[in-house]
Amino acid sequence: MNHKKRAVTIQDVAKAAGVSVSTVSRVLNGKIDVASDTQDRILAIIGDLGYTSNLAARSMRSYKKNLIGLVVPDIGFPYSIEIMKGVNRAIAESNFDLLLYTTGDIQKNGTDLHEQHYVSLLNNSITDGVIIVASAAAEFITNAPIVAVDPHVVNPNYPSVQGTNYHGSLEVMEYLIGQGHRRIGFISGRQDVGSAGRRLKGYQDALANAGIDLDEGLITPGDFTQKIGYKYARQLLKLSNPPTAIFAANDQSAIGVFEAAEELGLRIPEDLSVVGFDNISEAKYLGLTTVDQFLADMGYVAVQMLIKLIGGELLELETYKMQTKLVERTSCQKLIQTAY
Amino acid sequence: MNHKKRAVTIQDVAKAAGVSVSTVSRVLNGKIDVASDTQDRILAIIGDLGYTSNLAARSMRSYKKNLIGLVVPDIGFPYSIEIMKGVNRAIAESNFDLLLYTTGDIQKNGTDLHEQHYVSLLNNSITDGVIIVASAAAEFITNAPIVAVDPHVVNPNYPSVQGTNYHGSLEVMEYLIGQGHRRIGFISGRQDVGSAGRRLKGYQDALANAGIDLDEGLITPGDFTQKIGYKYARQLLKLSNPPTAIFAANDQSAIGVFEAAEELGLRIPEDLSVVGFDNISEAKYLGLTTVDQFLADMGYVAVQMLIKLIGGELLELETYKMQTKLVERTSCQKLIQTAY
DNA sequence: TTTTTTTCTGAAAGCACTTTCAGTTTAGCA
DNA sequence: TGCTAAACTGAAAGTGCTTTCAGAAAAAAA
Repeated sequence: MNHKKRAVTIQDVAKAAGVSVSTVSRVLNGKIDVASDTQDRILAIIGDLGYTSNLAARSMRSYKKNLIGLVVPDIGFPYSIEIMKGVNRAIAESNFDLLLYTTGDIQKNGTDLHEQHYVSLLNNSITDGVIIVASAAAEFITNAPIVAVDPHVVNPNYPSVQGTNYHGSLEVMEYLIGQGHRRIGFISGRQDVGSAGRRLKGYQDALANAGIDLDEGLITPGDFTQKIGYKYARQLLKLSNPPTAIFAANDQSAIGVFEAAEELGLRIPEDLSVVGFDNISEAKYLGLTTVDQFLADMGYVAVQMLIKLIGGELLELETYKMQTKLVERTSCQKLIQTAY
Repeated sequence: MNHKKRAVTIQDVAKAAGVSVSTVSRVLNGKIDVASDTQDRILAIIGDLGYTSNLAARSMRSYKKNLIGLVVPDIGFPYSIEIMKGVNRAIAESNFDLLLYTTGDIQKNGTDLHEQHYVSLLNNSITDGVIIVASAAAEFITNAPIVAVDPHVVNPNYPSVQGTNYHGSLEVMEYLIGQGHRRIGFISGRQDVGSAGRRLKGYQDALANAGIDLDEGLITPGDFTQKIGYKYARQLLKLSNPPTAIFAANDQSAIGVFEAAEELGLRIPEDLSVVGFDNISEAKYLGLTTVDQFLADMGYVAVQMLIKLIGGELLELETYKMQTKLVERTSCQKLIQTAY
């Protein structure tokens, strides 16, 4: 009852066609040396029987699987979705198929071990290579190539596509400072994530460059979620001397800032300027000024790099730097000098 | 050079531990009858060697794979993304992993054949069951269970989760008519998609119920994309006697309507009321009144149904009807009677 | 101590396929 | 017609694993 009909195998096809398995396999793989009429006959029978080759068995024998693995922490995040869009586009243009792997529970267990596990699981089995998003590991043991998108470590042991996080953060701060803001709040990203650290560094350095004293009280923790963004935005805005602008480490936190501002009756940008990071699709609708990381393009490039590696080619660049760009919308405003 | 190191296999582990492969396999699968110290020793060696079992080889022998396949037309669509979110949540709560399959090229080739192909590919190989989104086929040949989300056919041969498209459409129309709208434009969905047809039927029937003559000129084709929504919205709005409201078959088309309205200098809702369908995340930001299909919940429920089937249980309901709900936002307004 | 039971282990078959190797036809050419 | 090359096909080995079967060692019972 449990496994209903047995799947139709290559043997069934062979028997029906009156040839040997090897012959069927040959027409399946487009190999030479099989008479065109036998070929047609076999193809017809395959159609009739509705045969599909067993992925498992096939990948066991042959090295070429035409399958790329994608390991993503959580497909629900806008961040992941953006990257997936780019990956999808590159896949569509290639002759590879996509195998997305997720356990959906990064929150629960530390990622590191699992990443390694999934990468080997896929690469040692059914994929020709894998793309890993936001990986924490500095090294991977795998016998097929991998490419990382936005890894936590700056100089990983594997090829990667990275955004210019430090630069982007610097640019945001120069923009804000240029608008006259002096008290700028910063809502951090997840501590264990490399890019979050680089954005914080950019914040600090820009302040120093402009000769503004760093007020530690304006830097809050964070974890890239809207909820926590909201929480710390409230905290910042309730300060006796609140910031005139808030720079959130990503767009989702920035959305949390919007929420807190609205609740406290503050208008954006009149009473508070807000900047995010990532440029997820929601940002456009909110008029959120943010830094475009070109996440989709990062996914796209990663697939192209991986396909090269699978083909045995060498990469010109081991780490591809995707240039960030400040996207000005309506969430920021020149600071009107108030009398002190 | 191409396949660097050979992956570490169960044999390597066995050799290192000085036992036979079968023993290693037994500890791997948590079977009884292996001395606890041998067990510990083997486990340690597995850790040292970084062994991961070969998915392909494993799924060839055993029926239980703890893997669920998800076949999605295009992961870039907000529609797909919503469903994926729900699937992801259900997966996280289960002890299954997700294998997302997409070729990314539904546009190019008719979907039907490919769907069948992917479903068998997955189900005859590495997955315990698959969920297929927006499937066109009425029947599937597969030896593992499948569950469809929003299939094109109303009464498919397989279990499915469906929205109440007709009902939702009716509700929209009653709402619009209740606001005094008489000339209501309809931008259709893709013709080959069942739910699109049901929404159109709802549109027509609601008009008939209200005793309003159907003006065929107010019904345009469509394909669920923003671009085509824009195109036909323009066409509708340039009519000598344009509609006062437009009901788009999905939110993305509705966004196209917004675009067209803005371009023609029409304010929403003052000059034009707009309703969509789906309630994708963008809808909230646009203030788009729409019908919530609870796509994420549909994905969630589908996974739960599938897991039951995999476990050999029977379903109470072969087709789960997810009740739609009108979400009122700010894109509609009572029609102010203009003098004719 | 002998017999029975329990615990533990390994050999080998089988899963569905690809690929190598060798063998049989058929065609090409003198 | 005979000989060589090309075209075609099948048997069988091998891929990494699980599982059955049976046998050995240890523990328990007699």
